[in-house]
Amino acid sequence: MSSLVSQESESNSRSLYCRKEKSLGLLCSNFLALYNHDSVQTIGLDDAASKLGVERRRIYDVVNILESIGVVARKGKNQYLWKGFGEIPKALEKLKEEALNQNLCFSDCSKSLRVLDENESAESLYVKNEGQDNLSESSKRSDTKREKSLWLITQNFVKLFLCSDAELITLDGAAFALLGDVQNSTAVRTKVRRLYDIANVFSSINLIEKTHHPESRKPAFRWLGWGAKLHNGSTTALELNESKKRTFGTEITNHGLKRTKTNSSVHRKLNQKENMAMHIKLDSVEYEHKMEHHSKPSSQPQGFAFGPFTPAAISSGNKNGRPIRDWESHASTYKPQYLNQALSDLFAHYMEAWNSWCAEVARTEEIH
DNA sequence: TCGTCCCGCCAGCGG
DNA sequence: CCGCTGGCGGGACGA
Repeated sequence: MSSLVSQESESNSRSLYCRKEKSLGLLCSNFLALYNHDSVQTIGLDDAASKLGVERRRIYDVVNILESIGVVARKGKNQYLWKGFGEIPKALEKLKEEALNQNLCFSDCSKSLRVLDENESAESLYVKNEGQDNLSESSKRSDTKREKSLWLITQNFVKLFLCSDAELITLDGAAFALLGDVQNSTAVRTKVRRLYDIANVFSSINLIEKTHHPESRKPAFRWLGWGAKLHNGSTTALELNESKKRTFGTEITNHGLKRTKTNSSVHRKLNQKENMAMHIKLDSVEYEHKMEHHSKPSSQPQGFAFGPFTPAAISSGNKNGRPIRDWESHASTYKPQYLNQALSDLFAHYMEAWNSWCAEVARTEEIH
């Protein structure tokens, strides 16, 4: 024993491992803060990994998910292109259209406040695909790999929201829907794990929001969408994005501080069960997602205007000099007259995030 | 206790 | 063979 005990011996007592600080969602936020600038063209994975202080593996997670909604696009080995949030509406539209063509059917299309959970999705709500027969060109066996990719799972998850009438979706429900059937609990569990990851980054982008279903108490997610309106006053995900930054810019290294592994000792199971049976392939590929021409409207489209929070002000020491205080007072004074429940929830979340961020900033400034 | 999900092993694959 | 990718699930964390 004693092989790898905690090597963080007292030198840095203040910095204990904190799971939340290492969440994918947070990493995603930081990633965006780092690259969401007009000047950014390409993103180097190594660069991102080192700047964000995480292992490269994690960057893949973030990037794969973001790629699904057009925010970034693979350029080549180790390189991604920054496309921007402006791509999201287009990506979503395309996904929706795609979903419709695929004839995804969530057999029940009625009430609005329904929860897509395992009970019903198991039979009636499962996603089916009409033209699943001839995949023609690529009848490779290794297609299963693609089916399980984060990229595809993410897109299908989005399609679920876009096409289902269910207002709230449970991860279990989504997992069942994406799998088609529930003959294998292991598969479901794995799928759910992935969905947690996706949900986290989507939450950090405010594409979805986590809540609890009124009755069942079960945690579920609500689609917030990417409010394409942009009318001033309307709260969109865009405005919320930069709200919950945490100590960023000072030193965001997460290295070291690993969670204390029980006692490690390598014991990998080599569980090579190949139980995957029926795959209701939601997507039948044919959308060689690779390098879609993605006509970039202009050099740096982003026709959107950030709300009170511009990323520039947050990440690299607000260069635009706009005093944050103004916004702060404004934010704490402004009371929208939202009657809509979803919006007011959103606003509450927004305020909370804003406040915590302010506290964070204050704390950081103190040190300097 | 149990829902959440970090972490990193290692299989695939392209060069 | 090497380095990049990223599927996968054990098990740690935190409510």
